[in-house]
Parts: sequence; C-alpha cells; structure tokens
Amino acid sequence: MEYTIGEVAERSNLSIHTLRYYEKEGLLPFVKRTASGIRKFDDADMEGLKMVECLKRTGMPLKDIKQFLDWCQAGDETLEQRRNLFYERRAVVLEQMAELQKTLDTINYKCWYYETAVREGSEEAPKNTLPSEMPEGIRASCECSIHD
Amino acid sequence: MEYTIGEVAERSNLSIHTLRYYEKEGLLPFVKRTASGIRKFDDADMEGLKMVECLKRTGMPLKDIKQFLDWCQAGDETLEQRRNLFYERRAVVLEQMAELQKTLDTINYKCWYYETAVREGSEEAPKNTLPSEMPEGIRASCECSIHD
DNA sequence: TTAATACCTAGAGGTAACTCCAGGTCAAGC
DNA sequence: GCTTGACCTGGAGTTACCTCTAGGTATTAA
Repeated sequence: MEYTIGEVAERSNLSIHTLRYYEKEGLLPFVKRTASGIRKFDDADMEGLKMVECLKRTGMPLKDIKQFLDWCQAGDETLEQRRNLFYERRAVVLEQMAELQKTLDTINYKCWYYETAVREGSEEAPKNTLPSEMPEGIRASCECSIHD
Repeated sequence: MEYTIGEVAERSNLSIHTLRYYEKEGLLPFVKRTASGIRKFDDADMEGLKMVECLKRTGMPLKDIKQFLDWCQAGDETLEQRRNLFYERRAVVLEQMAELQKTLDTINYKCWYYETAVREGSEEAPKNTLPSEMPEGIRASCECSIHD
C-alpha cells in the first residue's frame, strides 16, 4: 500500500508540516516520490514512523533518533550499539513509570483533598484530617505532607 | 527552617537560574527577602515548589500551573475549579501510564530483537523468527509487526 | 476546461522552558 | 579592610520542536 502525506498525517496524528520536517531531519529516509515530486509513503515507511514515535515517547531527542536510523543503515557492525540504545531506553522508561506512579499518588491525594474541601465548603476540613482518618489509598501519598 | 536559593537548587535539582525564572513567572509567590534583597525560602515555599514540580511532571505548562496558584490565592470560591483541575491531571497521568506501557512493550521487543541479532551476528535471525518461537513476554508486542 | 483541493519548496516565525551574561551587591572569614 | 564566593537584576541567547507563509505545481471531479 502507498499513502500520500495527507493520509499519513491523518493516520499518525502528526501534521503534514511535521512529517515534512521529520523527513528534512532525516527521520524518514526511505520515502519515495512520484515523477512530479509528490511523496509516496509505503508500509515500511509507516513502520519506520511508528518506531520514530515510539522512541520520541521515551523522551529521546530527534537528533538521537536520527543517529539510531543512521546505525540501522550502517549494517551489522552497529548491532551492539543499537541493542544498548534500547537497553538505555528501557531503563529510561522504567524510571519514567516509577516517577509517574509517584506523581499519580500525589494527584490522588489532591483529588481527595479538594473533594473533601468542596463537600465541606472550605480547605480547613482536609487540612485538619489526620492520616489515620484518610481513606486507604490516600494515606501513603500524604506522608510527604503536601498542604496547599 | 529557611534556605538560600543555592540550597533550594541543590535540594530540588533545579538550577538557580530556573528557580529565579519560576519566581518571575509567578510560580513561587511567597518567597520572602532579606533587607538587602536576598531570597529566603521557607518550608511552605519548598512544599509549593514540590507541587509545581508534581504538576509539571504531568505535562502541565507553567502558565497553567500559575493559574492554579492564582486560584489557590483566590480562596474558597475556586475549590471546585481546583478539584476539577486535579481530576483532569489524573486522567492525563493515567493516559500517559497506558501509553508508556505500550512504549515499554515495543522497547522490550526491540531489546529481544537486537539481543538475538547480536548473538547470531545478523538481523536475519530475529527477522525470521515466528511469534510462536519468541519468548513469552515478547510475543504480544510483536503483533503490531515492527521490523526495523 | 476550469475550479477546488492537495501537494511542493525554502525559509521565516513561534513557543516553552530554560540558560547565560554583564555588571553589580552582599556576607563571611582572614 | 580585603578577598572570595554567593547572591542580585534585566535582558539577551539557546534549544527543541514544530508551524506557518508565499508562491507555485499537480490531480481530480464536474
């Protein structure tokens, strides 16, 4: 299957501008053209784009993603570098997940805090609640004493 | 307890520049000064900073965080807005966690892919492996057929 | 055949969140 | 008193990642 840039934009939730920008930055190295210069994306390009988006979601800068794509083109000598890159990304993602869980705990505490405040009409109620009087899941997140 | 900006920078892993920038943007509204103009952070400022960082980790822009801080100063009329803000942040974080899990699945597949490729000296081996021959946790992530 | 729509390039502009610099002030130890 | 290191301000500069504009070409449907 082949796709125009507009179709790819729709499927990927990236703008046409962004796709052209990615190509210019070397993140879509295999996109072909018609005789008149119009881009033709094939399924391999779509897979490549998914990989770019995956790495981007791990917080990797575009220039490092390009580096990875260059390694892919360099052949088997770079297999270890590429493996190590994914080991690093895995460590980064696990760290992000742990951090996000802590963030969620704090947000959950705040949800309880403001639910109580709205119900009582003032912040005094949640502020004066002892940890032992809080609902089960909330107590732990309160231990770091966030109070505003 | 009171702290200089340098001490706060060390404890928070933010730079002195960033802390001054945050204050300028209204994210640290209560920091006091000595007679000669040097900032004195107290424990309440530290808690406020933690909240700013928590919201920032949910992907919230600094200007929206400032909006929240303005609501806090406005008093009890804004309790519902603040509660709703934390409901929204919770939804955002849950979405991020789901996305991050999918990203991790893909990364794990790639780790397996390159481990196999390094062991065999070429990408042909993992490329030609059927899902049924892959290790348990890897199979599912491969289903979306990422192959480069 | 013509109107509407989608595509093209080069390059300028924008935004968020810092980051740094010049030029100066302040505080603590010797 | 003097040096050293930490602090101050205003404002310019940087980075990453888009986002848009102008001016033009290509494709498609009526």
